[in-house]
Amino acid sequence: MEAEIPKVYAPEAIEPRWARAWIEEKLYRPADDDAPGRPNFCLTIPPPNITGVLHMGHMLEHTEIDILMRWHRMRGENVLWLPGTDHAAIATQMIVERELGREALAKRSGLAEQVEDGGPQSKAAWQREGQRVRLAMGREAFIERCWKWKEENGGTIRRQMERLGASVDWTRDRFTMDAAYTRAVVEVFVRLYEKGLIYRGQYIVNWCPDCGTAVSDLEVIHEDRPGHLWYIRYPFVDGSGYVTVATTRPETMLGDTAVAVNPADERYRDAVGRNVVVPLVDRVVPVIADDFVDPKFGTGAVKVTPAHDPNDYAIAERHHLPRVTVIDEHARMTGDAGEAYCGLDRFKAREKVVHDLTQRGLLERTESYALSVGTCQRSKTVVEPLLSTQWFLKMQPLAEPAIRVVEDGRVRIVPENYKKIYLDWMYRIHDWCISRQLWWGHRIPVWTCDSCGEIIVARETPSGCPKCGDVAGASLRPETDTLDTWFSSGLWPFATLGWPEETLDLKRFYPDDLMIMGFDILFFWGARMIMLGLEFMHEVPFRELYIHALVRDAERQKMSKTKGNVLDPLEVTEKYGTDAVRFALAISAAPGTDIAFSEEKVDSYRAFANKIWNAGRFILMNLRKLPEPMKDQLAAGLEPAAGLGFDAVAAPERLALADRWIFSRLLTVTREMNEALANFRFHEAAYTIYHFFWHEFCDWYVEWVKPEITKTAEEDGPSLRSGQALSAAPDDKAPAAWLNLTRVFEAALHLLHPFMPFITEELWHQLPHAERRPSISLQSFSLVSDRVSDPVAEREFQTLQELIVAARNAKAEMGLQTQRPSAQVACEKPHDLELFRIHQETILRLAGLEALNFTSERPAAGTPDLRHVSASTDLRLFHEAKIDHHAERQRSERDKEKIEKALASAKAQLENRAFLSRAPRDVVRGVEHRHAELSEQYRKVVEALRRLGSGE
RNA sequence: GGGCGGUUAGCUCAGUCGGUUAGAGCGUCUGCCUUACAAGCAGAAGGUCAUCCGUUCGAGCCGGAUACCGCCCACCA
Repeated sequence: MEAEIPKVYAPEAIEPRWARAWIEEKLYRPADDDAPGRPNFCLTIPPPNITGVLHMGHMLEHTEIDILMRWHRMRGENVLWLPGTDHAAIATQMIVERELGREALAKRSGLAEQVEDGGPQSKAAWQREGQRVRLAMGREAFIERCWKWKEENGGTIRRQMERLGASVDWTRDRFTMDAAYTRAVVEVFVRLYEKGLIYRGQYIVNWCPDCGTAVSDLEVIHEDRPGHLWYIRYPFVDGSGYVTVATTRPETMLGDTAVAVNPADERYRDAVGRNVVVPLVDRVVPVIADDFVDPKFGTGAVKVTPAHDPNDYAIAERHHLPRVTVIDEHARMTGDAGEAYCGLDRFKAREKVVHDLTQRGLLERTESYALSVGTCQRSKTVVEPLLSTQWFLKMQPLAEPAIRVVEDGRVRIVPENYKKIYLDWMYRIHDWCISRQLWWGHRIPVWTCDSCGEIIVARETPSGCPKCGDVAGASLRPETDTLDTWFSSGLWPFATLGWPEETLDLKRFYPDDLMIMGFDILFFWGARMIMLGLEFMHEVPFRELYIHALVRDAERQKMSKTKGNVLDPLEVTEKYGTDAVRFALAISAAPGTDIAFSEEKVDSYRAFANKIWNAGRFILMNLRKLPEPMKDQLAAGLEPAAGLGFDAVAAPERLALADRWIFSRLLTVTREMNEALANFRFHEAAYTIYHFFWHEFCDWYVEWVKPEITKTAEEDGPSLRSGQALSAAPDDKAPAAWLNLTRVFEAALHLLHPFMPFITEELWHQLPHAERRPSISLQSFSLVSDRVSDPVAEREFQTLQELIVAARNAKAEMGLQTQRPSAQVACEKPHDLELFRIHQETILRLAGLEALNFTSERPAAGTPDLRHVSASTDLRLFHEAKIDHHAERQRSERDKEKIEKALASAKAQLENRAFLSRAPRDVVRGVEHRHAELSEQYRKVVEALRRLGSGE
């Protein structure tokens, strides 16, 4: 006797085992060669950062991808889901620096390894210290340290993905700093440079003083913060009054080289061309006229600080103004800011400037003002616009083809509203600052010759300067900057497949059929992949781009550490099982709508997993009792190769009604799921199978066939070979009820598998298969053929369901739930009446009735305890319990009201000539039918009320 | 300053082509430990589809306006 199957599903006992097995068997490595009629389907993972810990967003993304990958695989496609990680330049460098700083501080303070985490302040201190340590240890050692960190911590993501059951091909795991990948990055840089698309220049860039690097526009997050507008007087040199300017950043005035007004502004007509003195630094600067200035804002006069504001920089260009840098890369004031301010932090300097101006009587007034400040995405520090020499990529020429492919649908973006957002951004694209003053990352492949100043861009370290002939290469100074992380990830779809080599993988799997990402990286990554894919592969990087939703908490708040509302996927997974979490995410994932996620939700889908488990338990426990020959027959019946499958259903008369019904429903469900998944409607597909499995398969089908199943299992071998259960079997040997139940169950497991891979794999393996096959995930998604469609069976089964539900209902309403009353079915339709007769036993059992009698004559309206079942059918319960006239009357009153309302609206429609002439015929017929039915119901309820009223 | 989205049951959300009586999960209430499952089963209650106007024979759905909430983009000091 085998061990008892546990009553409660315990995912922790099953999931890790399968996760391991899938990897060990390299189950998700695609076939090495192409077969005719078997398309390849490829998706390259959005590479998580090595610093990342999997959060709910990843879990959603990976769940959605995995569902689709498994679905495609089960539809017979050769699927490659290529995994990998991103080196995450800034993030990794910051973490390693912080670690170094913490160690150093611990050592210095003599506390050995123990420096307490005192919150953000200590983190900032560690960071600063770490930067010092980094500079002291040097580039090589620091990078080595980063690699070490990656070796030790970079595996987190992989472990989490394994736990999730992500069906990736780990044999193709990639990292953006792999040697081969780095070659691709260098190749791309060199080619873009040679094409004239990469240039170096001095411009105002977003500078993060904490990260010590320039960042791109996209990495700056604008926030509205309360601030002030200070009105400052700039006296004319000749002492004849002053011009008042308004500014939100008074400290930058130390770098002013002009005051600008609008040329059309009458107020300043005379001022233009005269000179004013910049207070505190006593610099003499001109008043100039420029269209940029909005006369309606502030005083209509604006201070011009070319080195610290992009607009002012542009003005300075137009007017040939000098640029004075007063803030350095550490956000401290420079010597040019004047002795009094030199070395001060920019915010301290602001206070002092305001103070000093007040003392000199030059601060006219101060207003409250909400200003938008740019902060660094990574460090949250206020970004400083700084004049700096950086490398840029020209975007216009790359953007044009990338616009075209989205406009013409060669890249289909779903949901479609993101298409417009993408295009709007692309139309207004700016050049991209691709250089970073970081050490961890791809070093820009450029050398400068100190002898002649020549700039050499090359794939390999040059041996000498080609211009001045410095053969030894001694005077060649390598570029110290590295590339923006997103530059390298922009090559992801082709670099991971071996580009620039013409590999077989590249040929077979580029472009991706699908890409899935969050909206937050559409521009960072999605747009750049499209541009670079087109540039280097002359083909889009992916044909479809699905933008998934954001996972929020139960109150629809963004999950964030500071709010403390973060749900750790691993924790939730441990608690409820991976399948439950996956299903909870999938059934919540309606395209374009953020997901309100909570443990409660997961809990309810854990219940679903338990339900599946117990359905399996029921089947498997009974199955064990079957005699061996029958098990073999069953196994043969489940074997698709046996030529049975569901095509055996070709002779519907050999199936019971319930079988025909469930097969037909199964077909509909399969079709609906295919349709939903093809359109990323995960919630719909998940709900469809959920409802089918629980409320059709379990609640109706299993309950319906239960006696045959348990009876067959309990009886002995020979007697199994007789009776109805056997004769309907396709091969006249295996009991049909068993075969069909097992088949439907198996088919349902297949449909569930993309959503709940673990429990389905486990149960599927326990079914009696004749041949050993490695995994349900390599089986067909759909086992049903189109031939099982059976509208007649669906209609008949529904008729039976209606009667059973009506009987249960009546029992509950009459307080007879604990009893088994007898009942009479009155039905005008001979066909239905016959149906009821045939299934009498089942009706009695499922409705909880003692006996049934049948009549074709409808009872008089108003007969007590009469229940309306359908237009043609009524039901009467016979019972001893006293009728609660009051309750009955109340119920009837409620019914009457409802019917009256519906009747009135149907009547109004039918009296509306416009409706009759313009509405489609079947709609009109529907209303007519409904009207007739309602009238009949109305008559009955009125009669019932009359009787109840007088019967007391 | 532009652009986008949302408002449906106590809560969280579905609702594709405009068509009969607007659905689900959770929660609530009633009755059941019925030999797969109490993480279950059988029932019930609960809605002016934010508001107004329009289009239409017919509107939760289409158009317009309003209110509230949210998001994205943008170099207005």
